[in-house]
Amino acid sequence: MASSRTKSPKKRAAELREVLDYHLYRYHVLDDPEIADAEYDALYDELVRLEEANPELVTPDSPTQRVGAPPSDKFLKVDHPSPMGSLEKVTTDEALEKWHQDVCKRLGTSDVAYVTEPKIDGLSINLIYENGAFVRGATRGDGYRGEDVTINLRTIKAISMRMQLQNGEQPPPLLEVRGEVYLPLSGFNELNQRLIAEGKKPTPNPRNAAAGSLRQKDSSITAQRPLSIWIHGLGRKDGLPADGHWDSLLWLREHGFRTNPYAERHEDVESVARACREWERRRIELDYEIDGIVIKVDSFDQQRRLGSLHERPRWARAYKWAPMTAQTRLSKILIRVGRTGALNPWALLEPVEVGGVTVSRATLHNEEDINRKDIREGDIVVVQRAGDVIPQIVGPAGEHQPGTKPFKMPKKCPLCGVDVVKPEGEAMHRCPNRACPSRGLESLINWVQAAADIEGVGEQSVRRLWDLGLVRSVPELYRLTKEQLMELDGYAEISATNAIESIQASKQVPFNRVLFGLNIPDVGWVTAVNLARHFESVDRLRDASQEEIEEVEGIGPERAEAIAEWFSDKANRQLVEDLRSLGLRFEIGDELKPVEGPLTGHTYVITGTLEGFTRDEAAAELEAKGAKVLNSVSGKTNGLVVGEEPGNSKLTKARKLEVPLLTEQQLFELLGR
DNA sequence: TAGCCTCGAGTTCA
DNA sequence: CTCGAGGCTA
Repeated sequence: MASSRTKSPKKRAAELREVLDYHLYRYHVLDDPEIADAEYDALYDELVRLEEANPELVTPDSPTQRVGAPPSDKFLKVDHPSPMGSLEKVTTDEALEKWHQDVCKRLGTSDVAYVTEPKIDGLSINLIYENGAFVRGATRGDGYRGEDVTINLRTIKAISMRMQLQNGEQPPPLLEVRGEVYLPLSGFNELNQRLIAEGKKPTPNPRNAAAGSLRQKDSSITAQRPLSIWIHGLGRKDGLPADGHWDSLLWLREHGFRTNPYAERHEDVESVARACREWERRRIELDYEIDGIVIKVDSFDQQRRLGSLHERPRWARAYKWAPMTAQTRLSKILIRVGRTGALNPWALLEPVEVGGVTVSRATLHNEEDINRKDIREGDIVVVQRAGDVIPQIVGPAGEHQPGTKPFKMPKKCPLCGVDVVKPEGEAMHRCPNRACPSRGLESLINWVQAAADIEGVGEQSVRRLWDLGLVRSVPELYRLTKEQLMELDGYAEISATNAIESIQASKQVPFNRVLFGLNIPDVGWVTAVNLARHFESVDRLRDASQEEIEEVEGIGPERAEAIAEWFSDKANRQLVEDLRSLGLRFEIGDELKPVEGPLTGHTYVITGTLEGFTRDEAAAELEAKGAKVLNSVSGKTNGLVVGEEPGNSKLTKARKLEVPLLTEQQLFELLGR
């Protein structure tokens, strides 16, 4: 290297290309860089300068050519050297077993090994390497002819421009490798955020986004999209030092091709079935969408003997499960008024399978969000359940249906008819009517399932009690009799007795939970605890001035004003008195005394499922030692306790902020057990 | 005054 | 879990 100045520019350029290619391979294919980004940049800049000074040295496979080329008119159609088959699919374990039986019968042996790997929901691509250099890449097309998208493929850093060759190894004259180009979910989300910010329509799913990116006429646009690729096989297999698919994957990886790390070899079909089930559960862990598992007979010899039918190999199957995104009709946008008076639009959908569950409704947040995504009543929309369990509506699938109109929030509250308000600068519409039936009902539901957490009385029961006029407020709930409850379907002697008992028992819930259940604006779990500790009784809180309330931790002028205002309302004061005379607790008890312990001043976050105890129990034990347990990771977090199937966002944030990760074992030690 | 931290609120399905 | 917004701090 030190002698670079003495070398001819031509030799140095070739050397730089090779070194840069190698480091791109380390970074993008092996995910194991050898040099720092800055070092890479320095080498890259050197090559750029060299090529600028000597334009004749620029080769099409140079790393500098990955930034995209000027727009071209059209993609040429090209023939694939060998046809790209398609996969027969199976959707059940029974069909998988049946296929296995067929394979065994045809081969005359039950000694068959399989290779599985995630089936990426992307675009099938054929890459041609001549004498070790990438020369052309094309889409699958009809399997025989596809579109030449070489210039766009060059922008994808995970595609090697030249093979990695061992010392003295001769590259094959022609090599055809197959892969799936995809857009990572993180890149997809970023792209959509950008499109929305630019006032454009977001793309409905990562696959469409990847297809659109790859078919850009202007490859410099493609270069800005973080496309990647998984290589999963070869066109022709002759002349390679591998006699099975598994070995060929290892060979490919060694030679510079990015193969999927989750490929697995199985000795029997039961193990294959297990892998399919496991990945259906685990697929949300991946940063790309998969819609199944590809299963291949490992041995090339067995593959050859099995052959194909209509370009569909008998030696491979796609095990497909229900997709994570689906399209369905949005029949109606309905409004639910929350316990604070906020109007929440939600979508009534024609039921559709998404990721294994049937979805029939989804929240739409607010008017602005609906119109930004351009969602309309009557449209066919894309529904997804990515990463998280809760379904979201991504946007319309293609064009709007005829006769649909942009969504408008109603001018009047759908429940009480009072004019809706939307404060300047806020996202939510609100019903200002304190007596609006929705608020009473929703806060009653909140009392039953969150504040007092009453067993045996759920949301449905509360709604029916409300409709019958039996319970219209929390005090009325405590006056409910067994006989009244039995008027409801679903309550017989025993269940009614139990329900009444747990209602009465809930009078003992601590002061902070009562405060939370009162529905004071801006008072949630944490603020309720802080208020309870600071004032110790409802009387002192009620009589406190705004300034006095501001002294409480986490409360500033806005919240203090809202709280003081709530207590100045006559009806609210009456509610407190009613509940007090019913026997609810309005004074602090021992359980709220702040704990001093070895962990005082430390904060922890828990993610995933723990084995030894539930998350609540773990949190309680930590708090008993003086620690705080929060719900989101920040720079101040002392540790993230990681259980089984942890939440991805917490984990990545913790890694980024270098927050220590704790195993359950380490948590045990922390608790001194 | 910006940016981090934390809290509140609403949410789906089996 | 995610978003929005208030509170706090450098």
